[in-house]
Amino acid sequence: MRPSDFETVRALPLFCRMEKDNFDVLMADAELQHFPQHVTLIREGRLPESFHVVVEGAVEIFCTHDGHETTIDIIRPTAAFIVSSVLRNAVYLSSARTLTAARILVVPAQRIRDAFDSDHAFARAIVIELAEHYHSVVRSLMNKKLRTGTKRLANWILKTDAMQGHHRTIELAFEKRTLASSLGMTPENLSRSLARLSKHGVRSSGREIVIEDSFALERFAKPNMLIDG
Amino acid sequence: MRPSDFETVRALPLFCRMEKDNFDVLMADAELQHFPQHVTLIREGRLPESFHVVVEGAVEIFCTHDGHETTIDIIRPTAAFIVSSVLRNAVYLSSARTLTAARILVVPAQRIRDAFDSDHAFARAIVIELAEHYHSVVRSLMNKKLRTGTKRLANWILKTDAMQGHHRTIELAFEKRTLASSLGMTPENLSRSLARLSKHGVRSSGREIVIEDSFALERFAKPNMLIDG
DNA sequence: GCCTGCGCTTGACATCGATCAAGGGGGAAA
DNA sequence: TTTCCCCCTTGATCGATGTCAAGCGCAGGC
Repeated sequence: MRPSDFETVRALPLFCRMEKDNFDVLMADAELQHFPQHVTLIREGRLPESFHVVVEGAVEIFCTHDGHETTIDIIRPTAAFIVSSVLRNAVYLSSARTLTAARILVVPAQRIRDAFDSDHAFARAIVIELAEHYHSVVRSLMNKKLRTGTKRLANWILKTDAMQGHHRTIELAFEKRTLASSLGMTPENLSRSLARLSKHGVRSSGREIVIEDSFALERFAKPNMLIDG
Repeated sequence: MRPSDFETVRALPLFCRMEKDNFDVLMADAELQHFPQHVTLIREGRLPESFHVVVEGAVEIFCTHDGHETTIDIIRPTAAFIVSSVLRNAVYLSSARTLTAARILVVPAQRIRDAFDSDHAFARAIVIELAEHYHSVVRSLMNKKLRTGTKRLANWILKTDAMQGHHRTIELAFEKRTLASSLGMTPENLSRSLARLSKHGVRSSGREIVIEDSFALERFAKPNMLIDG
């Protein structure tokens, strides 16, 4: 790894509190790799060989069953995936692919388990990372079980706008079909849902979504802190 | 805590590899409590005060939104809940109540975080516990997003029968409405789904479900290791 | 500038699932 | 034993969602 990459990685929340010696051992065989869009990094059913951290770009966690595919999560900087399989040394439940060009830290799996055992600050960081992913999936499950597709979309718009600084304009970073899959609907129904939201203060064209009346949108969406974070 | 309870708890997978001194400190203010059926133990939105482990009985993790309620998970011995909120010291996303009479270990939350810091074997056990819960929720999400209600029920029957030793007879331990909520459907649709499964080798009456033709049931259910475990 | 491909949109239809309403049946209490 | 209550079942209906098919429109290549 190049010295500048080494410093970049060292500064990540996952690693910044580690002891220097432990960090050096952990990174001995690590690489900070560039990947183009739409590259599959992990295949479900395989045993983990590496631990991955998204440093730049976006990665989609997805799984397939009986001819269908669905998105479980979208990982953005800085977060690891799929921590739980690496720690348990159990097969991946899901696959992963880049949604955009991405820079990803790849560390041999055994080194991660060793570092968990030898470095307490790292163990704490890992458990926090895992707990956050757990919360994220529980929220997705609540969202899917308690809301219709259109309400999930409405809340996704509110949440994404808030994360991007309340500009009331969202530019989709990836294809709409991926958003549909992530929200648990078909691309056709995403289109129809977006059209329906025009009655609740949302206008959209192409990959741009504009919130024209955030009160109306909130009144319809009924956001819930426990689901939407 | 009574000496016999102390020994019971000490033998649990979560604690059995801890150092004795750390275990004694952890248990200083812990209690092994009996609860009747239908007692709420945790309310969503609150900050965790205690860490809970189900030693006997069953506990339902559920959440509510906009007048609806859904089951997120059902916890059986021996498993903890809801680990992630305790570790992060963040508000609970979901509530918990006993489904049956239950014996539950209750430990002050701060003691758990201290033990995580001071005892490495405990930290490992906690992270494995958390990783297993993560897998469980990911599986529920895949199940909900990729299957219809009737298929979820069919696979639940296969999985539950396998867990209980392939007797081809399942006795429901709790109300059908809870099963429905856990499978993400209404009680009405659970009834209709069960009726529909009579064409695929399942007979049921009251709380008893009998698999009469497991080949037919599997052919319909299309079980998937990655979803059903 | 035109053609082409692919993602998106729209419509029609079928299926899935929720809701409301009514009725049956088993267990608990008097 | 009888009554009552609550859960479960069943039917009718409506809304939500998936599927199939056709058409639109923008971007990239010629």
